[in-house]
Amino acid sequence: MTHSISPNELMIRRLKSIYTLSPEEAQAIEGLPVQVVSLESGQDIVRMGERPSQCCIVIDGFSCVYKLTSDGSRQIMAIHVPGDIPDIQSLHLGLMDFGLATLSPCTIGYIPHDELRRACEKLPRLTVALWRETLVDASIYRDWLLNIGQREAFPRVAHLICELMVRLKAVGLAEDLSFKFPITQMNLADASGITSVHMSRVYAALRADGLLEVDRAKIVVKDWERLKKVGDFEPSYLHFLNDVISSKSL
Amino acid sequence: MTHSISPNELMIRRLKSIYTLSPEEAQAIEGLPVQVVSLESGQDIVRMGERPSQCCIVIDGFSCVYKLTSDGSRQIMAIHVPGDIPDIQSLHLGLMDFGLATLSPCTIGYIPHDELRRACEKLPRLTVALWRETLVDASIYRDWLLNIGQREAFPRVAHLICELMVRLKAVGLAEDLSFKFPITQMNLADASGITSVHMSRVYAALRADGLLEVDRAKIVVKDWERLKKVGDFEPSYLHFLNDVISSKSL
DNA sequence: CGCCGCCTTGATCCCTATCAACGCTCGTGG
DNA sequence: CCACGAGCGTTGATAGGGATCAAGGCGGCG
Repeated sequence: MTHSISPNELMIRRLKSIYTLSPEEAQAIEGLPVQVVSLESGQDIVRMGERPSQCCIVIDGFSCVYKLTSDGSRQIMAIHVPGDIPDIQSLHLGLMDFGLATLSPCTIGYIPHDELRRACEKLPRLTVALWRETLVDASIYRDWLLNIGQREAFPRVAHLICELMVRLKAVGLAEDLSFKFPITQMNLADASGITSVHMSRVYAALRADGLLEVDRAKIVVKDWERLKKVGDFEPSYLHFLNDVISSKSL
Repeated sequence: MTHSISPNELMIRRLKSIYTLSPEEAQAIEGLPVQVVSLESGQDIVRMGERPSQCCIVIDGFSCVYKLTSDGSRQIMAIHVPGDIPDIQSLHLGLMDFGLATLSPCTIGYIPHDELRRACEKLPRLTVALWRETLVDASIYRDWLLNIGQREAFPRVAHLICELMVRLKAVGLAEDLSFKFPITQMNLADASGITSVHMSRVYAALRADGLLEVDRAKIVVKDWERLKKVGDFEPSYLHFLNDVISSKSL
């Protein structure tokens, strides 16, 4: 279903959800060349330490930002949904200080840095749009820090699912209170800072509490209000413009 | 000692450590009006939910970014050293999604948003410098996520102290292997995602291991190489330009 | 059909939180 | 000048959340 619109259109929608774009700016994005690639689950998109010459945009599927400790444990620090542009930062911080990987089969678009720079020079407000996008990313990192640093596993996972729900709703990938989510519990565990064994138990508890239904590929939220409450979730940190959320009845 | 240079000069130095500024750009910063204020320890600089019309720069002392859960526990998600500009993001994300507070007596400078915007419009590379600054902040958030999500308390605290050491060295506020650090263990605990009781124990262990000496106002690193190793510390995520660190013999 | 990855469940252990008490330092006031 | 209290750091005892170890179930795929 996401395939039905072009990567450029997807990028425009994404930026519009957090910034008001003028028609010319949208047109400039429309004109960007995007190279589209399909990747399987569990593959690296960009590796830590690289110096990419292009940015990527998630067209379909779920990807993530991650880092490893020297003893090999992995922390996932962001999960991307279609429309996200995970490594705009590489435009200005050449060195990748994190890895980018797929969590499910993905379609990824690549946009050359110099094309983006050219567009930004011509239309300075585009710079601000992209900057703002990176600022929202940072805001999400902050929220994850609070989540992982201060909440126990149960509310922590609830919070994560709330965030995914809202962000997917914003790009039209959640119907009612459910969304496709073909991601292993091991990956979710790495995103939550717990082990996969414990992730399984937390999931079981969320199910037993009547908050969620989960099958291998989909999450159904059974009680959104209560999930928000136990997850201590308050979406202002996502910095969506005015009506992106409220109009979707969350 | 930091008082001997102007806030503007401090800001220029800071930006130069991560970006090459031209003389005109430096001059533009030199011309920015800065209102200087003194604050005591433990005070809010900007509160979550506000919409500030100015950015601030830390001139002296230590401040932090923090958020609270609904049950009142606090996560500190960044510690600022003199020269840092903690809320550039408010230029483009009007709403503060975090609080900014002092961890020690501080001198803070305020720069009006519109002055900054005007300077950026005149000299577009300033925009990039400031953007880059926010990208480095985000990189530090990522590293803290790894630290808090995946490392135990002992290496976690070691890592935090390594980071402070390097960043203070970069602004000339660490001599040899020691630096002034008049911050309570409770604050450090909130930054590490542990309790203050456990912080005290971790500190004791670091001392017993011969890694640190700590008195009420100062940290002395006794074995830098081993501290780095224990803390699994690798400073590339700070994105300092080439020689800022190496030339300081760390 | 059989292997492999993923999820589940149980048992045990350990790191860290919690509860509690005490000492120290410093600022305040009698 | 000393008493006193408040905030901070330290230390001990106990409790609990989550890690670890281990085994079994299940479904997908070669």
